[in-house]
Amino acid sequence: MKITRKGEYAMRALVDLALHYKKGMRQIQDIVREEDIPEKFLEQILLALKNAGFVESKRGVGGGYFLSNPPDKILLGDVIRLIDGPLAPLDCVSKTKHVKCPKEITCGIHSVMLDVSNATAEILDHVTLADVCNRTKGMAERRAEHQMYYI
Amino acid sequence: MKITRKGEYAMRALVDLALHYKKGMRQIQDIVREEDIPEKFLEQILLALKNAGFVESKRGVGGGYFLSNPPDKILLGDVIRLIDGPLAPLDCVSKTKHVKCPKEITCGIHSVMLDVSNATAEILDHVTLADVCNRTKGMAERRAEHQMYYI
DNA sequence: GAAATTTCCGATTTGACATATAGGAATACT
DNA sequence: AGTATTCCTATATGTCAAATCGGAAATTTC
Repeated sequence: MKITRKGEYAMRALVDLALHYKKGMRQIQDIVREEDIPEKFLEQILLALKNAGFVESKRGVGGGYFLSNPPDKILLGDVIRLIDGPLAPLDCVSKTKHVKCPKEITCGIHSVMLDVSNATAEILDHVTLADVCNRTKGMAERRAEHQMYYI
Repeated sequence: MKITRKGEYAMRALVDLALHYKKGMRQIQDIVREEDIPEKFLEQILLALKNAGFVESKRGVGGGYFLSNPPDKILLGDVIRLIDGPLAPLDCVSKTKHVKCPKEITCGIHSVMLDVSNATAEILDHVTLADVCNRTKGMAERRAEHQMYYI
């Protein structure tokens, strides 16, 4: 699995929406300003996220986007699968994308990559948007502490 | 990390060489026949593997390739890093490839991807070519048993 | 020492895909 | 009616994976 810009933008946008959960609409422009993402590109991404049910939207004046579900119900693994495809490092290992691999039957490499794939999924399917927000917060706080010591 | 064809071919070729370790030279043609890899492409790959010290070679009649070290001393992680680059799913997480990421300081996503990167490395830096060979063998045997039961 | 074999090496090609950008249609509010 | 905002499709662009080509260099064999 390689996470593309698109996938990274999708996660950043969703984290942004998570930080503003239940605080009203969030417009593309707001996210663009905050996250420094090309506007038209983000538009496409949010559309995909909407069609997949991660976010909802409202058009017109005062419109915008918001999360369909609470941040602690949205798994990073699902977001990445939607935008960047299977988590497996090799296509022939993926459960969703069925590509036959040569000599799969006796392929030890395949077996190792399955382990990697499972380890990755184990992490990404247990980390929610809320977790990401907390991590970010925690990192910022630790950083603030460090600064205090040096004053 | 996405493993490309090139990386897959490299691993398959090395496993092939591992299976013939200490049994003399192995020519490109032999590997091509066994593993079904485009010949000229494999040529490039073996050259890279040679320059990196994984294999040695000899030219001319009766020449060919062979592993520089025993199969149980070659880690899959090192092979993949050489051919396909850093194991991290995001470049800004990689330790080798230094790309600055926006707002890295407070980036929870970064932190999660670091976990993924470490989990991947933990696996691939402990699996050797010998392990892969054994896995392949084990899978083939289990398959043989199954067939026996059904006779 | 000529011929055959095999690796070595750089250049080029091809196609797919990531990364956007453009332009307007549809909808909702004031 | 007019403005703001999302929706949607098409197109451009650049990069890189994947492979091919043509010949140079080394080694063995006869």
